Amino acid sequence: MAEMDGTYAYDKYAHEPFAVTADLAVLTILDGVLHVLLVERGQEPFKGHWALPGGFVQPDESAETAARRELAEETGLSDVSGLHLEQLRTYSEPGRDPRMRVVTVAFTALLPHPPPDSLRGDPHLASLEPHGGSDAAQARWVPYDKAGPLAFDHDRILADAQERVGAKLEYTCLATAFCPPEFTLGELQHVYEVVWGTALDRPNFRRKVLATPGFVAPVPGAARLTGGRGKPAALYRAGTATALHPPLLRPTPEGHPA
Amino acid sequence: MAEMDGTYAYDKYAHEPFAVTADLAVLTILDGVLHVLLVERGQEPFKGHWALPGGFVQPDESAETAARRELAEETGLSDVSGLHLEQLRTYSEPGRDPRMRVVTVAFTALLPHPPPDSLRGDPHLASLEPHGGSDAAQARWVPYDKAGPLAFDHDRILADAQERVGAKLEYTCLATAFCPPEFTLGELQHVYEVVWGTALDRPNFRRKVLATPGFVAPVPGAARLTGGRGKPAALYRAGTATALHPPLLRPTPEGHPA
DNA sequence: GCAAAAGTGTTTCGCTTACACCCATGG
DNA sequence: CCATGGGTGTAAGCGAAACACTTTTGC
Repeated sequence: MAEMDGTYAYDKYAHEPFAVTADLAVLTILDGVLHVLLVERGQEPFKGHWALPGGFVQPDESAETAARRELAEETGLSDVSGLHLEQLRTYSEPGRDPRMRVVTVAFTALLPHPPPDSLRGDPHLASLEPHGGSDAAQARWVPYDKAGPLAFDHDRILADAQERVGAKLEYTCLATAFCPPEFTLGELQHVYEVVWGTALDRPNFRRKVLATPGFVAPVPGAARLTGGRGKPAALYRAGTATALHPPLLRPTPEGHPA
Repeated sequence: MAEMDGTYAYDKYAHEPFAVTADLAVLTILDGVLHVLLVERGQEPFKGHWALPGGFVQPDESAETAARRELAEETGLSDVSGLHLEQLRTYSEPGRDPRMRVVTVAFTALLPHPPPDSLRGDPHLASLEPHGGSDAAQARWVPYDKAGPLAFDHDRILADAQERVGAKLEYTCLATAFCPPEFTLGELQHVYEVVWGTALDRPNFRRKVLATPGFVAPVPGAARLTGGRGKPAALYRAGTATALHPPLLRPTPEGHPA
């Protein structure tokens, strides 16, 4: 493909066009288990298969904006502006989509326990309008372990998302994104245990969190009963800090050999 | 944009087309200073400005493949298959490129000291063939501190790359990618010091590296004089490990308050 | 009173840090 | 013999892991 004249760079149709989509791995914790938001595809290809929600990036928006818009549309959440949304990576292998060349910018989003009027149980599809690329028949929270196999290369995207979130818990304050505005330290610890799949020592976890300035801020006087029984737990809000120094390393499955 | 018939999804020209490029932040250490590979743009927009190397992703290749191809073309390196190339993130804001809608998948690459026949001094442009999007007038290694301001949003991409590499040194064995096949521990330590901008304690660095299985492997009997003077240093190769447990945390500028 | 969950204290151990010291080489 | 860089040793101290223990609630 040799150089042409000065108008070369302006010929928008010189190449096979690329479509760009923003797909989302939306994670939450439901009944103590990590869940992911999936949609059932309503048309070919992969009709009837489950997939990550997402859709085409429109000409006037960034991939981030598109992801946030898709998330708002497909979950019916009213305030999607404040939640944590992070770019995961971009998947660009030819042949990902049998229809045409699709480059997908994948994002992860972390939700606290979904509100009662959310997707839980019967899908909340009233606000799920069809739009370019979004051909979902229904949307549902699915336990992470039972999520495969998904359409396209979404299994890989989902696995990458889980790995990324697990790693981010170690050195960021991200875990509070899984929690409601006010939460107990037990709930926060539960986030770590669910995502990492390991049990943590409660006293040490407490100390670590409280010793990190800006991780959590106490809500004076407030308390909540968590399991029906037991001592009411003090409530905290997410702090202002974003990094976690020193990091909260997940226990190594194998101790490093001496 | 309402749903159309079944052929809707197959209409490749229904939307404004997106162009997808792969841009590279190629870092190396030259004369003890972090350098980045830049090209001078040969045409508008930003003609005469410096920019990160990169170019359009072709229809039959992934962004990763395109990045590797661009790197091989623009640096003249023969064996580009083995070096570390990592996806940084994707930049998709509208208006990034005044010509058309361009989505850029950015990568970072780490090179050991470039070979003498490389770009150092006079640019090695013999193998720099023009191709779609690559309109470089010349290519050059530029000290990281003197790299701005660049064309498009490349200042931001470069800053993101530096931040990512610095963070990755903490918990991966990535530093060896900056080193030649055989290197001394002093050279490896120098990588950390240059990227982080801090001095490290040599004995402690040694212990840390050698205590991490798979980080480096000794080359039996080999030694090299580094500065002309001093004891010849033992040589090592990069090990097989990729992660660094426990991490090698960079010293915090401010000690966390008691 | 008992179970369950929150919260506190304490001991031990390992790693990091900081620094002193020896080795090998060129000028 | 001195400057320079490589390499070893070691004592102090911080922080994390492990676990015993107290507190507060519902049943």
